[in-house]
Amino acid sequence: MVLQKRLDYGFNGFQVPVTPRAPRSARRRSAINKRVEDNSMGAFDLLATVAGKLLLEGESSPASSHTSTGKEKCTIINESCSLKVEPSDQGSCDRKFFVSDNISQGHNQSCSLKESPVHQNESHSVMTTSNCSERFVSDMLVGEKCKNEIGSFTSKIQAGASVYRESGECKLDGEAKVIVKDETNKRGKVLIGSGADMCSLEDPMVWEGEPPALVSSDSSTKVPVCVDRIPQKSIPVSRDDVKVVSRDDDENSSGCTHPSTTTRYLRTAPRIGDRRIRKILASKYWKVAPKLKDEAHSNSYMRPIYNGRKNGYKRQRSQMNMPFKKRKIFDRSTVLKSNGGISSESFFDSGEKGITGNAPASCSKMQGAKAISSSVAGQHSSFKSRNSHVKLRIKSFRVPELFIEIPETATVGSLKKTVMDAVTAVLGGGLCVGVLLQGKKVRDDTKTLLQTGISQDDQLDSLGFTLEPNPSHIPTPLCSEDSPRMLPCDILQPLTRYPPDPTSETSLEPHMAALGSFIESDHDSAPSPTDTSADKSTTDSKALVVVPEMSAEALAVVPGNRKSKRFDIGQRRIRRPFSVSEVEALVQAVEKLGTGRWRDVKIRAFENAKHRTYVDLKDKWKTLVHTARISPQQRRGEPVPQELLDRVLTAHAYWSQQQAKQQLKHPESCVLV
DNA sequence: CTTAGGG
DNA sequence: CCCTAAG
Repeated sequence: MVLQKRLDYGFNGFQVPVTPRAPRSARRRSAINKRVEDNSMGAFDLLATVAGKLLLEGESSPASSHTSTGKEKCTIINESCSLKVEPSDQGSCDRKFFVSDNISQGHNQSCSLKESPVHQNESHSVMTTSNCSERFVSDMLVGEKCKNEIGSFTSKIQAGASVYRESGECKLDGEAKVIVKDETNKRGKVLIGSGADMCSLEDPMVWEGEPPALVSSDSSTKVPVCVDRIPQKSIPVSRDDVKVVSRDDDENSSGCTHPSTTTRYLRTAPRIGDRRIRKILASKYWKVAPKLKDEAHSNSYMRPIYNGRKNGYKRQRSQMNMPFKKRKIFDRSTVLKSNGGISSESFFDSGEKGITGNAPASCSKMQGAKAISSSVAGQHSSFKSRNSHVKLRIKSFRVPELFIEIPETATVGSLKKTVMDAVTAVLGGGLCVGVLLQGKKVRDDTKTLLQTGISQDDQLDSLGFTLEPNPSHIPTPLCSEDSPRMLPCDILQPLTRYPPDPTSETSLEPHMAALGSFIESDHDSAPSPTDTSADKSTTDSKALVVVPEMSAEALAVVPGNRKSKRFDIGQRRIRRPFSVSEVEALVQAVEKLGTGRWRDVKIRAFENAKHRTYVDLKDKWKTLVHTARISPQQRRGEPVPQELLDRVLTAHAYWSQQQAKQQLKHPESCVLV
């Protein structure tokens, strides 16, 4: 029973700076450039480059924030509740992004759409020019096709001359540049300036391959076609809504026992510990797909998947020992600076009726909103540099719609954090990058930029990138020893869907009512492993829960990874001393289950303490035993009641004996109790 | 993925 | 807490 009133916020999308945080030296410009080897690279390489960029941005980030205390650099605007994710310039801020109001974005505002609660399950696409002078809103097909495109967001990309103006252009937003060599095309279209005053000198289109079926001038027709071509199953999820309930206090985490608001995603398998996720994400190297001759004829939108997950666990610090192969890959995604400039413009407008871009989210309750992230494409200008590189600058990406539910009594700080978590979860999770050319999705990753026409000056105008929920849940193409296998998105596993059941909001309750488990935060009054009180879950003001959406279309899109994985990347977990109550629970569980069944212990007593993995419990037991054996004077930290330590020794002795007995009886078989 | 142990 | 070998 939820006693607290909640405020629901539906965020259709966030504009996310591509480069949340550039090196100090480069931060001023906030631009990051990427250089891609040559023109022969396949489209996938381009994707990997772009996507890799995104991931890389987050990896070096010092982790953050579980214990964030709402100091995030965020601001909330009253009326529209429009939030914007922006790169954080604050040195002390660990985060890459921060949420702030988007109201001030004048140019964006002009593009915003009015809210329209109705037809929320329809998806639309909006195309705008940088100055928003144009706006195309076209209804996209509703239904299957529509779903496919849902959740994707497009970045606006513009290629421009190296002479782009730094002023007035790239202020807050980070930018990413993609530089691709293009040996053949010398003809150039130069885009000067940015935003409203950008202009370009066009060249006649010259297609090497098949010309695009669309006319770039008319966006209204572009989009539908684009959608049309999206494989039905490529994006199994129709929305990115996430309902998050956060604690109503700001969580000035006392010590480490109050992990603070944490987002919990349905898709999460209880058994999967943070650790694994973190590890997977830790491997931030995007492997650029090798030439895939075999797949050359495939039309499918390909994406790489990898076999060995173990390889993906490699952490940053392991890089030095990384095989050359890996390092090479890593190097390849290394960000290079470029003096070349380009202009682009951020895209913020969303096609979503109602919840949109700027004034979006509206403070209104978005209950059951079927908001669907719309795909946004932008106008692009291009420029061909002499060195035959195609230079692109991606100013920003939009994050798919988020759905947040938070208690009325929550503090602004916690709201910020909640949003932050949701956003970072999306960012940190698996995202696919899609390439749009002339509004058409380029699915054949094996084609070269040249072949697809991406390297064509004219085409650069209509080149766009989209970030889409990764259908595979796999934290996107990460480093792997094995060569990536390319598989069409179509056959990838769809994300777990939320039950269509409108009452599903309560379906999560069971998760919260674990046997005397610790709910995310530990309290001194923590329950003993035996008192199974379901009441605890009812108090959802304590923990974060992702509440499923009502509509059948409402699907969990937030990439499987919970909370801000990105920040965890490469980061050692924060130390969280076990509280006495936790020790109590541990001891009790071990007394019952014995040593050697840590997973069971975890499930039994720490089911909801997500930060405690069974390995942690095992380690803790180990230290407990050690602690119990040493003199009280030598012990450190919060003193553990001698009574508990005695039980530890007793239990340890008992189970050790049991184990020994089993060994004698069945030396071969495993120990079962 | 789990365990078990060393670091 | 991390990392890894083993199963």
